[in-house]
Amino acid sequence: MPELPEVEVIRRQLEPLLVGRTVVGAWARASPRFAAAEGTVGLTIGEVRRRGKYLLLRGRRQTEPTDQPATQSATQSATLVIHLGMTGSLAVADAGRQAGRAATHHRAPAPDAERGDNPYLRAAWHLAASSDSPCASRTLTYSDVRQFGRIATVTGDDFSSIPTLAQMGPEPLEATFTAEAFWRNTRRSAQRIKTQLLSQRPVAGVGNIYADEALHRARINPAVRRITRAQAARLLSELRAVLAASIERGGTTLRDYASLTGSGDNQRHLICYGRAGEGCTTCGTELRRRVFDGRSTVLCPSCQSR
DNA sequence: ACTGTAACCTGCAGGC
DNA sequence: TGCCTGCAGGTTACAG
Repeated sequence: MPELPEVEVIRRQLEPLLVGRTVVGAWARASPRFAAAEGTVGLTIGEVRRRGKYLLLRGRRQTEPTDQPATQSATQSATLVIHLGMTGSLAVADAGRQAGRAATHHRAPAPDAERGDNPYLRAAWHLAASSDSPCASRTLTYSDVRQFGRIATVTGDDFSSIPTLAQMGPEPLEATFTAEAFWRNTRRSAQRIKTQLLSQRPVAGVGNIYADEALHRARINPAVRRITRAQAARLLSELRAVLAASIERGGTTLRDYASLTGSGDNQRHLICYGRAGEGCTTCGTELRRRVFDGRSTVLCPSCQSR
C-alpha cells in the first residue's frame, strides 16, 4: 500500500481536480469498509489534505433539513477520509473522457455506466463544479483489490472512530517537529523501534518500505526497543531524506501502487527493502530478512548490529 | 494502559 | 498444467 510519499503524490494530483467541487452523487459496494462513501453527498470540497497515509477531503456540507421553516441554509464542516490500505487506488475522470487512471491494469470507469468492467471498484463520487450542470460532472473512483482500505465520513475533526488517525504522531516533514520530540515519543513505548514506526505514533506516515530504508541508513537495528537521542536525530534525518526523495520521484511502485498519472520511480533507489541476499551498499555484507512482530524486515547484520 | 498475535482479503510467484 | 504454500506496501480487535 501507499505510504506517506505515495499518498502525498496522489494528494497533489487530486487537489486541483477536486477543490471547489460538490459531491452530487455517491455509490459504494455493499461493505462496511466503504459504505461511508455515500454519506458525503452535499459536501463541497474546500481542501485536499494528507495526514500520515490518510487522505482528508475537507469541506462543508448542507445540514440535514429540519422541521424549522429556516430561510437560510446552514452548513457544517465535514471530512471524507480515505485510506488506501494495501492495494487501494484512486482515479478521476471527466464525463465522457478519462482524465486519469489508478493503475495500469485497472480502467477508471464511470460508476453507473461501466461498473462491471472493474470488479475491484469499491466507491465512486460524482463531483459537480458549482457552475456546472449535473451532466458535466467529474467522477472520482476508488478501487481496492484486497479491501484493506477504508472510507469514513466524519463531521468536523472528530477522528475518534479511526484509532490510528486519532493517535497519529507528528508529520515527519513538518519543520517544527524536532529530533528531541521524536526521541521523547519513542520513549513512551517499549516496543521494537521498527514496530513503533509502523504504529504511526512517534511519527506519521512510515510503512514497511521507508522504515527499513531509514533504519538501514541510520544504522539502527530494527529490533531494539530504545534508541538514544543521537540515534533519534539520525533516524528522523534519514526518514526525512528517504520520504522527500520518494515524493520527488513520484513514489515507490512495487505491485499495485500508481498515482493518477502512472507509476513512481523510487523503487530503483531502494538500498535495503526487498534486497535480502544482496550485498550491503555500505559494507558488502549480505542483507538478511528477518520477521519482527509479524512484519518482514531487511537489514544489514553488520551495519545495523545491536 | 500496554504488548503481541490473529484476522481481515485477493493475487501472484515459486516449488513440487 | 495444476495444486499447494507462503508472501505482499496496513490497520484493528482481542486476549493476556
